[in-house]
Amino acid sequence: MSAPAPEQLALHAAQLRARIAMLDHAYYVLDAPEATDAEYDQLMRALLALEDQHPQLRTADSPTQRVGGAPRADLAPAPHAVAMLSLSNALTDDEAQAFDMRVQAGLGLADPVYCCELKFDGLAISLRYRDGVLERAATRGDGSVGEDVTANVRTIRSLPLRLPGPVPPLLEVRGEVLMFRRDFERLNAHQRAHEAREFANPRNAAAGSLRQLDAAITAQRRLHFFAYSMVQGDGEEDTTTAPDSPTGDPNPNPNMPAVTRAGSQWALLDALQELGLPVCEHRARVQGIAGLRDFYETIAQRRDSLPYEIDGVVFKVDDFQQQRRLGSVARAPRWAVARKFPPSEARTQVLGIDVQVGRTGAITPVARLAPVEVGGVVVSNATLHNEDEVRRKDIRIGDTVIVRRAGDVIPEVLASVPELRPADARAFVMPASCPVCGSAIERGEGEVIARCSGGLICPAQRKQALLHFAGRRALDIDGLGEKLVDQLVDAGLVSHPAGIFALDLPTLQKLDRMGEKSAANLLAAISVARTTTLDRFLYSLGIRHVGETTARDLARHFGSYAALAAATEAELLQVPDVGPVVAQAIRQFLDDARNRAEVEALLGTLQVAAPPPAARSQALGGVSFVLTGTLPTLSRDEAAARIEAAGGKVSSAVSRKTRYVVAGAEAGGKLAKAQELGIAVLDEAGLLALLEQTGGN
DNA sequence: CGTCCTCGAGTTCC
DNA sequence: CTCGAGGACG
Repeated sequence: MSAPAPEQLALHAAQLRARIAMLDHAYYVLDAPEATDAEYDQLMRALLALEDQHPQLRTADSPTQRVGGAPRADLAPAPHAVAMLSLSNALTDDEAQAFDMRVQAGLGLADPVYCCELKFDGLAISLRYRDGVLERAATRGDGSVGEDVTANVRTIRSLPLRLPGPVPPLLEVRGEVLMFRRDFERLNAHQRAHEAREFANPRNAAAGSLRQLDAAITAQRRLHFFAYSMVQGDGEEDTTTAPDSPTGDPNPNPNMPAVTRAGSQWALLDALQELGLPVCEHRARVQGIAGLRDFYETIAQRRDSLPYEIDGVVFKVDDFQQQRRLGSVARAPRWAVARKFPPSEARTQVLGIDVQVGRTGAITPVARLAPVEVGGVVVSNATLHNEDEVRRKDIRIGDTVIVRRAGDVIPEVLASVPELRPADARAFVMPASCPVCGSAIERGEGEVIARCSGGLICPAQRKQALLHFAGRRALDIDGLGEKLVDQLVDAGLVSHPAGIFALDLPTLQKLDRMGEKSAANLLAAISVARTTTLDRFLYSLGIRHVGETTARDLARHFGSYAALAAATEAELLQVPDVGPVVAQAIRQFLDDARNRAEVEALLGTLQVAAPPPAARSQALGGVSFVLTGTLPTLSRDEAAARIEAAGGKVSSAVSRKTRYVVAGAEAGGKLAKAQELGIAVLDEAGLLALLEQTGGN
C-alpha cells in the first residue's frame, strides 16, 4: 500500500479538527451534543494518531493541544497585567507550622499577625474597574492570560457594576466566583428534568456557567462572588507608602480612597466591603501558629454548614510591608499559604458494575472502583442506586469518575469524566434475570426499582430476610451476621427464620471456623431472642411497607398477633399511617399459606410479649425532635428512648414541624437544614436539661 | 388534587 | 444519609 500524499493528510487532519471543534461547540456551548462520546473519542484518537505519525501536522490550535480547561476559542483572551499567582498548599499541620517558621525567620519576628480567610472552591476571577466602572472580567487561565468573561460576570447580582465613592482611576479586584450549594442543587434538578447532563459539583457548575457564551444562561445560574485582593493602577506593584498601623488610621491624604490607604490585608477587606463588594464574613486576624490552628479547626467544624463549598483556609501575613519583605518565589507568594482540608472528592476508575439483590428483591447496581482514598478512608465500592441513575450520570465501565465522601459516610459517585473515557468503555445493562436465582427481573410501570421476581426462592432474598429477622432492631440475635447466614444457607442448614431455632451444637460445628465456644455463644444468643415483644416480632417478619414505626403502631393497635391476623383490610386502615397500599401488603402477607406456616412455627417457639405501652408522660406533649450526629454520652437510641419516655416524638427528617434538632459531633445536612429553617438546636446537655425541666414536674 | 411530612429501604467501611 | 413513595391534610 502506498503512502497517501502529504496534502491529503493535511486535509484529513484539518477535517478532523473542524469536526471536533463543531462537536465541542455543540457540547459545551449549545448544550446539545451531536455525537455520542464514543464517536467523539474516535475522532480525537484518529487525530492524535495522525499527529503522532506526522508531527508537522500538529498545529497550536489543534484540539489535541488542549489541556483541561484550556481557553475556548470563542472567548477572547484576556492578558493579566499582573500575573494571577496561585498559593502553595499546606496539606498537613506540620506544613502549616513550617510556613509560620519561614515567615518568622524572614521577618525576624515572633508570632506575626495573620489574616485568615476561606479558600473557596470556585474560580479565581479578576475584575477591572476603570473610574469605578466594571470594564473587564477575566478568568485566571494560565495565570498570565485568562479568558474574557465580562458579559457573564455582569450577570452576578451581588457584584456592583459601579463602585461608589472615591476610587483609584484603575482598580483591579480579585476574588472568587462560586455557586452556592442551594443554587447548584436547583440547577442539577433543572438539568435532570431536561435530561441534560448534571454537574459533578458546584465548582464545575460555576465554571461551566461562567464560560457560557450566552450570558442569559449565566444569569439564570445565580453565581456569587467574594473579593479578597486588589491590584492597583495598571499593574505596577503597589508602592504606596503604607501607614505604620495596619488598620490604616489617620492618613496624610484623606482624599485617597480607602482601598489605596489600606496597609494590611485586613484593612483592605474592610475597604473592599465599603465599596460594596461582597467580602466573606468568615475571616479573622490572629497571631502566630496557635491562631492559625484555631482558625483552621473552627472552620473545619463549620465546613458542612456553610452555604458554599470550601476546600481549605488561607493564611496571609497581614501587614503589606511585611508581605513585600517576604516577596514571592516562582508562581506563589511567600507570605501566604492555603491550608487544605483532606479532600472529600477523588477521581478513580470504574472497574465493573455488579448488581446486588436486596431483601425485597430490589436489584441495585454497585460500582466496583479502583480503591481510592477519599475523606480519610479507602473506597472501593459505591452504590449507583438504580438503572436510571446510571444512565442519567452516564457512568460506564472503564470510566474515570468523581467519587465523594463528605460529612456523610456513604460514598457517592458524582459523575463521570467524559474526556477520560476509553474507547472500549461499556455501558451498564440491567440483567434480564437474577444473577443469584435466575428468576426474571421485573420493573413495574412507573417504578424506579427493578426487582427479582423469585421471592423467597431466591437465596439472596432468603439471606437478606434472615439477616433482617436477626437484626438489632428485630429479634436482635447477637452474632448472626452476614458471614454466618451465608454459610448456614449455603450449607442448607437454615432456609427460613424458624429454622434458626432448630439449630443445635453438633449441626453448628459442621461449619467452617465454628468452634464449640462460638457455637455455644450463638445458641445462647438465639435462646435470648426467643423472648421478644410483638412490635419487634412484626417488624422481623419483613412485611413490605412495615418498618419499625408501622410495626409498633400495628402492635399497639391490635395487641396480639391473632388479632392482627383476623383483621380485614378495612380494619387495618384504622391504624395510624396505614393506607390502602400498606393495608394490602399486610393482608397479602397474612393470606400467603407459606407465611402463615412460618409464623405458626415461630409462635410455637417464641414468647411474644404484649407491646410496651405508649408513653404515659405528657411532659413534652408530642413535641417533635430530630437527632443528628454523635452525642458525647448518649447513644442515639438512648436519646430517642428518653425523649419518647417524656412524651416527645423523634422523627428522621427535619421539617417545619420539628421543634428541636439535637446535634452532636459531625452533624451533617440536618443541622444545616435546621439552621435554614430557624429551628432550635440543642446539644446533649441542652436536651438533658430540657428533659430534666419538663420531666421534673 | 397538590403539598408537605414521614416512613421504609438500601448502603460503606472498620 | 438520601431517595422514592405512601399517607395526611388543606
